[in-house]
Amino acid sequence: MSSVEARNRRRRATVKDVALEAGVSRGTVSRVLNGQPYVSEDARTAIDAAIAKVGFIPNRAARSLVLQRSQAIGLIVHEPHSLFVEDPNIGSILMGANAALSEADYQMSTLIADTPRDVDRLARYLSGGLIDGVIIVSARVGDPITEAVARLDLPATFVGRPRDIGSAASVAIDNRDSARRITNRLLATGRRRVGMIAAALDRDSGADRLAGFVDAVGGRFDAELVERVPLYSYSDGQRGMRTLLARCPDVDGIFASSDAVAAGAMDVLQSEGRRIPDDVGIVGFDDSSWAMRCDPPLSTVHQPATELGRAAAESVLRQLRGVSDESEGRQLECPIVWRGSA
Amino acid sequence: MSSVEARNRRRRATVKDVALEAGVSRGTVSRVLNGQPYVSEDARTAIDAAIAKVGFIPNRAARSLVLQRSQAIGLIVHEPHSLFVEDPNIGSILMGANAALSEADYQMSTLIADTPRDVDRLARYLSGGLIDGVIIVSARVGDPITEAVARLDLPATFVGRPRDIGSAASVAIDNRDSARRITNRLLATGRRRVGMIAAALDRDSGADRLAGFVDAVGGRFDAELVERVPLYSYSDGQRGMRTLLARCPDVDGIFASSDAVAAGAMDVLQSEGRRIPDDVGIVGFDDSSWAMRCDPPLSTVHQPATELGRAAAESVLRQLRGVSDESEGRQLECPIVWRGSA
DNA sequence: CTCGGATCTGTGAACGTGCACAGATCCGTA
DNA sequence: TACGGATCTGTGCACGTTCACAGATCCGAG
Repeated sequence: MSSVEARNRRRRATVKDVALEAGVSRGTVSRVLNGQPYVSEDARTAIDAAIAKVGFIPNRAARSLVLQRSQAIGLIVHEPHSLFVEDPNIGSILMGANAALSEADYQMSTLIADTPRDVDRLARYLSGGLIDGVIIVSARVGDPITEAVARLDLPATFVGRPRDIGSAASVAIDNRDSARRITNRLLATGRRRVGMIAAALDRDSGADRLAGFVDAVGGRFDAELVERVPLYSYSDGQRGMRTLLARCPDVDGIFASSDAVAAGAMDVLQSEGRRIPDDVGIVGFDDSSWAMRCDPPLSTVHQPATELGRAAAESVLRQLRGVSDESEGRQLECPIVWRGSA
Repeated sequence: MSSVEARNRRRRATVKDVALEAGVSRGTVSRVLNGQPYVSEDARTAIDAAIAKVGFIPNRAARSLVLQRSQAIGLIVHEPHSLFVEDPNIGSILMGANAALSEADYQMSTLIADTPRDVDRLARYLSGGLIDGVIIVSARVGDPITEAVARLDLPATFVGRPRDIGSAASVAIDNRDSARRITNRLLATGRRRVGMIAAALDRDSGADRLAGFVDAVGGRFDAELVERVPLYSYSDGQRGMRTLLARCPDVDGIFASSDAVAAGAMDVLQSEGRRIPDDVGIVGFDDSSWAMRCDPPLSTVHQPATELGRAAAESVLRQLRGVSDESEGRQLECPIVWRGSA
């Protein structure tokens, strides 16, 4: 009958079908599937042929159920809408993590948490046993996702290091030290009045970059030279620069919290007639696509985003294998890229 | 023994545990879990309490196995590295799709296919029964992922419409019509020598945008005024503009294949001393963050990226419910955003 | 020829859930 | 009281895989 036919057509081949086709038992098929020893050459070739013939593909749900693991790890991006779209690093982090996981034959599954509803569903999903571990990008302090992951004891590694994650594994850059180093470099060009456009102070990265700046200027610190803006954005860079320039017309050096901020600041400086780097030197942070687009090209701190993703993935894989969890968190070097803007 | 204790501590609560705790059977627990009728008020409250007490969370692998569905849909991004990082629309597509799926209580899982190895693993993953349907972003002609999805008969919807997908569902914009409309608008400002920097002609979107341009200029078409470049990028915009300007110094209007291309072209034009829009009018495509960043801000075609994601998600959900698959593909409107650059 | 180990194979149980079915209880009506 | 229907509950099987175990065969050494 046609309904039976339809059902047969739909029905996916199982190990049983392969066994029947090859004239052996399920156990033997399972052994060749998992590359185990103790299977005769005859059986092996018969089974390989049968697999090809019936078009067998293992059912991952059944496999996960019995093995209690899924060979998939989640990459959780917990960002409000706008940031996910604009963050210059996130794409590279994804690619780096994907590359490392791919080499270990793990499937990476990127999970987005945008609304509170997403967070709930995601927490349930993670508890469902379809994910062996997670990489968490840009968690915030007090983040409900962070709590959910802690409750289940999933292997997890954070990219970036919010202050409340305790001894969890993390891979991060040292924002403070990097900010200090590039500010020192800017100071070394002989500037006397170096200011900062400090963005995103509600995030650890933003606060740390400001702290590094303060470290570097040391005794010469002048609060007037720091302008605070909410976001790592081009337009906040413009706004910040206008205010700072009005307050301190004698400024001759700028450390911007991000490349986008620097680009905005540069445009304002140039339309006010300041020459870069002659009148004002400016440096940024990220080494994103903005940096090369500036004229002159921007000197900046290179964020090893691809490597961050890769290192985070490797950390999760180590935890999965039960090797040391290297609790205290790893920090990656951020080379300074010196171009023409300072 | 401590090992037993450890095992107990790890072991996740199951329906059986809940049933034991509540003093009922597995069947009754299952009924309340799935909101079925015919369960007494007493049993219901006892079970709710038991679920909370033992911290029960359903195992999704077991559920998928018996139900033959997973309540998860995959969003496949098949892009070489650089494009994923730079594509201005992809983030918005993700967010739009995620929002729609979230409302239907589906988990979205973004899957990246970068290397050929990724493609293989992804195809196996998709066959594994852990994914009920897929949204495919930026597939290419002859794409192996496209073939893999066709082989399994997973519900699938494409964002964008490669020519070889036959009657599969898709959600796309009309690149040709949009290009025609914005070119007409540019022509209507009184330009006599309107050229195009045509990027990515190996992609459908690139080829269609050129076709729309040709449609619009009609009889006035002059092949010299079209410069072809490989990528939708800022630097290809610069390169293309330099070549075009050298060949046709009298050009007074430019349609660039993308905003990034337009931005590159604008910088070259301005450093050659051409005033925008007085000497040369320029328009782009995408309405990405580049557009507002230009000075003057760029007139461009708005891509409804969020809506594309949402519509694709809804299409997959409809297929899952068995409703009409609306085979021929849907097209979304692209409003023209007129700013100062033309 | 017998024994023991290595090699190969099949069978049953388990993973955690949903569903069909059968059985039990309750209540209103004839 | 007896009956039929509605309501509620428990049990066994199925989903597709892996694994432990037991049984079968082979081969070389004593």
